[in-house]
This record gives sequence, C-alpha cells and structure tokens, in this order.
Amino acid sequence: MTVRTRFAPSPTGYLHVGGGRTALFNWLYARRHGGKFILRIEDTDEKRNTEEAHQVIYDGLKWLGLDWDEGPDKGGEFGPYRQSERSDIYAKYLARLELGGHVYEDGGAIRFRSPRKSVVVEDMVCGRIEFDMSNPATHPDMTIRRPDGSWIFHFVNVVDDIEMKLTHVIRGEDHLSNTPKHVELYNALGEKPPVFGHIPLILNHEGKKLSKRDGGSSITYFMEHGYAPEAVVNYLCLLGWSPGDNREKLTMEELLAVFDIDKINRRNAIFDLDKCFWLNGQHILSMSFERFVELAKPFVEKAAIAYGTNESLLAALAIVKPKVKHLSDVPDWIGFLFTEDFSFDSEAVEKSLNKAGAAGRLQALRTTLVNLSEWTHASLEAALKETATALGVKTGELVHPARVAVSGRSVGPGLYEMFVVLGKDRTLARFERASAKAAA
RNA sequence: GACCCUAUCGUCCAGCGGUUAGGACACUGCCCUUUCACGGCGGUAACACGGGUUCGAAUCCCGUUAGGGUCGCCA
Repeated sequence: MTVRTRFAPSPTGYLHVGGGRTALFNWLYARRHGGKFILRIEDTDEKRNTEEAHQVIYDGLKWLGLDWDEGPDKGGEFGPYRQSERSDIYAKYLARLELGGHVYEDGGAIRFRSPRKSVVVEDMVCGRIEFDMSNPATHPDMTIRRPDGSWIFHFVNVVDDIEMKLTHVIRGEDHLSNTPKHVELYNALGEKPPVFGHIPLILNHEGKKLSKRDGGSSITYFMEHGYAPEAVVNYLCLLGWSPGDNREKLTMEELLAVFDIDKINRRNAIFDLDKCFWLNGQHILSMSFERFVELAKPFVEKAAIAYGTNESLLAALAIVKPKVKHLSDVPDWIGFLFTEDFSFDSEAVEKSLNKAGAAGRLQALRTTLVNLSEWTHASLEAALKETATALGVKTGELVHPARVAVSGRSVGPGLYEMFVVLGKDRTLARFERASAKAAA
C-alpha cells in the first residue's frame, strides 16, 4: 500500500505556521515512505475564496520546499482538488448514507445519526484513545449539509480522504476531539479509516493559540523577514521533537533521514522567535555561497541597490555572508560598497573619527597605502600594522577610524575585506573625505 | 459544564526505575578578536502538588491543581 498524505488548508489568504508545520510533517512522512503528498483546498466557504488566497498557500509551500504530487494546479487521478468543485461526489456519498438510514432531515439541514457507541482511535502520536459518544447532549448529531445545499467540513473532509485514498491523516491536535465523529462516518460508509496522527499545537508566549497578531505566525512573515526556508523547516521540526543526539541544526536531507512523526511529543509548544532566529544565522553561516546568493539576491534587487556587475555583487555578498543573520539585512550590509553617497553614523563618527589625532593617523595610513604595490588582504593587514607600530599606537587606533572612513559605521564586514572589495582608488578617496570631515 | 490531551530550567527538547537531572535558545562572566558576529571555557536556572507501588521514582499508578483543545447549519 502506497502511503498517501495530504495538506488540506482553507484559503484564508494567510498560511499559519501551524499549517506550514502540518504540511511539512505530512510531506516528510510521504517522502520518507516513498508515498504521495496531496494538496487539497477546502473552500466550501465560498465567501472568502479568492485566487490570491490560493496563491498564498502555493507560495508558502513552495518557499518551504514542499512539493505536492497532486493538487488543484497540478491535477491528479482523484481530482478535482478543490472542494467547491466536488459537490457531485458529496451528493453520491450522501445517497449512500441515506440508503443505510444514517441521516435524517432537521429544519432543512441534513444530520448524521450517531450510533452512540464508544469509538476507539489509535493515534500515531497520542496512542489509543477511547471516546464515549453515548451522550447526545455533549456529542450532538453532526450536520453534514445546510438547508441551502452547501456541505459541512466533517463530511466533505471524510469523503475526500476516502476518495483520494489517503492512508495517513496528520493534522493539528485541535481535530482530535472531532476524530470520533469522522470515524463514525467512515464506519457508516463501510470504509476503513486512515491512520490518524494529531500533532501538538503551536502557542504564543501567553500560552494561547498563535494568532495573526503574533510575530512569526504566518509563513509570509518568514519569507519577508529574511529567513532561510531550511532554517524555518528545521525550527518547526524541533517544536515537539528532537533527533535525540543533541543536534539542533539539521538540513532538510538530515531531517528526511531521521524525522519520525511517532516520536513527536504530545505537548503544545510555545513558539520562540529567538531560537528560530539563531537557527537562521546557523544555516546562513553554513550554507553554500551559491545558496546564499540565491536567497539574498531578491532582497538586493528589491532594495534596488546599484551593484553594477554580477561579479561586484558576488564580491560584496562574499564578505557579508559570515555576518548576516537576516537575509533582509543584506542590502543594508552591502549598500555602502556601491555608492559614495553613503551615510555616516553620527555615533560612530563621534567615537572614532572625531577622536583626537584620528585625522592625522588616517593621513599616515593613507600615505602608506598609496605606496602599497599589492592590494590584498594580507598586504593591507601588514601595512596597517606597520603603520600602527611606526606611529606608536595600537592597531585599533587605526582600524576604527579607517572602518568609519570607508563604511560610515562602526559595525560591518572585516576591514581588509572592505578595502579589497572597494579597491585602492575608492578606499583612498574615502580616506581623503573622512580626513576632511574629521578635521572640520 | 461535559469529554479529550498535556505537565522537567523563562522557552524548546533529552531522560523511559538507581544520573552530580543533560543539550539548545535567551540572559550572563571570561577568553579569542580590527568592529560586529562566529567560536571556546564557565555561570544563573527545572522534575506543579499530594498520595501510593518499590529497597529505590522526574520516570509506574491514582488524585488535585494548572494549561490547552473539542463540544457550530466555521474550517
């Protein structure tokens, strides 16, 4: 039997991180077991069903690196993959329930008559759970069709899972209490329920369900704030699970090899943006340069940095990669390399450039550098240190003003790296201007 | 209210009958260092409570408490 899992979001115009994680776990499970991952859009509520809302889902999943084998945009053997287009199928299944005497009319709506027996759910994550369905007050007969003919979630969800031959249903724990209802439907239809796996919920710092207002509650947030997808995927897996060997940073390949849904714990987890941020830095640090360029470039383009040739952009990105924590910070980190019109941080100017003697030291350094025949990291470092010795000052007394002279700020890439990327002429020109500025 | 799930540092995870209760984020001290990072070495900090079971319990059982979820003609 081929494993078939699905992600079945409703198009709300917003992809929740919890949804992203559900999608991820389903995808991981399918890929690990050589199965199929299906995308189904639950858009029975037509009011909020827009094309843009669908796009948010596609974009979010693609960004996370999750590809689906069947879906609305892709087709597949068991389509259509939008519930709004599956009404005929639901009608057929309703007829089956009617035939078995499982439904009745109530004020124009159609309800499913619960057998009122206890239902046992064997859950991949939660284990064996028994639900007592005998009390109609607490477990009323569920409605499956409204008077206007539109369908209710529980019913269409089950019908589609049957029709699409899903073997495993991995979803949020908020559905655990709904599961016995779903099982009753499977039984009434004479179908075998899939294997369920209810994963714990993601909470905010107040311990409440993560809502739209919370920072980092949507996948879009991570896309826009310069997170690497691999870092977000990594973090999401770490919520409720660990590889068991104290590793924190794992690549997608490593996750695919060791992530196991039934080892996930049953506790709801509080989302910690700090740790996600740290993982992002770790991933950026260790990813290939090519990958870094791929992820950083869109931010550079969006900021409309006039970087000239591709080579010069790559040179700038290379010296910044070990420092950057958010990809969205890249434009700010490299901008000063491509314009003479960069701004000077007043605090930095005050602290090093305007320090007594700074202008003179800068001039001395300039003189040394003018005569430098070789413009490399090593020769620049040697030259600067010699100058410092000759002047009888500490290296830092030259480094700090030079850094501000060349970049306008006190924080940035390595000094010699900046010299090399700027080249001799521009470096010396900036020295000139800064000396004048310091003197003034 | 009923039913279901859960309970280890502030947070995320390890632990599955005998441990100085471990790692990571955050916070913090020192070192490295041209800034900022990175990295290295430390520090602060936890078994919710009460009963059992056992020679022995963070670990097993039962309660209590707390948190979360579900009980829609939302999904």
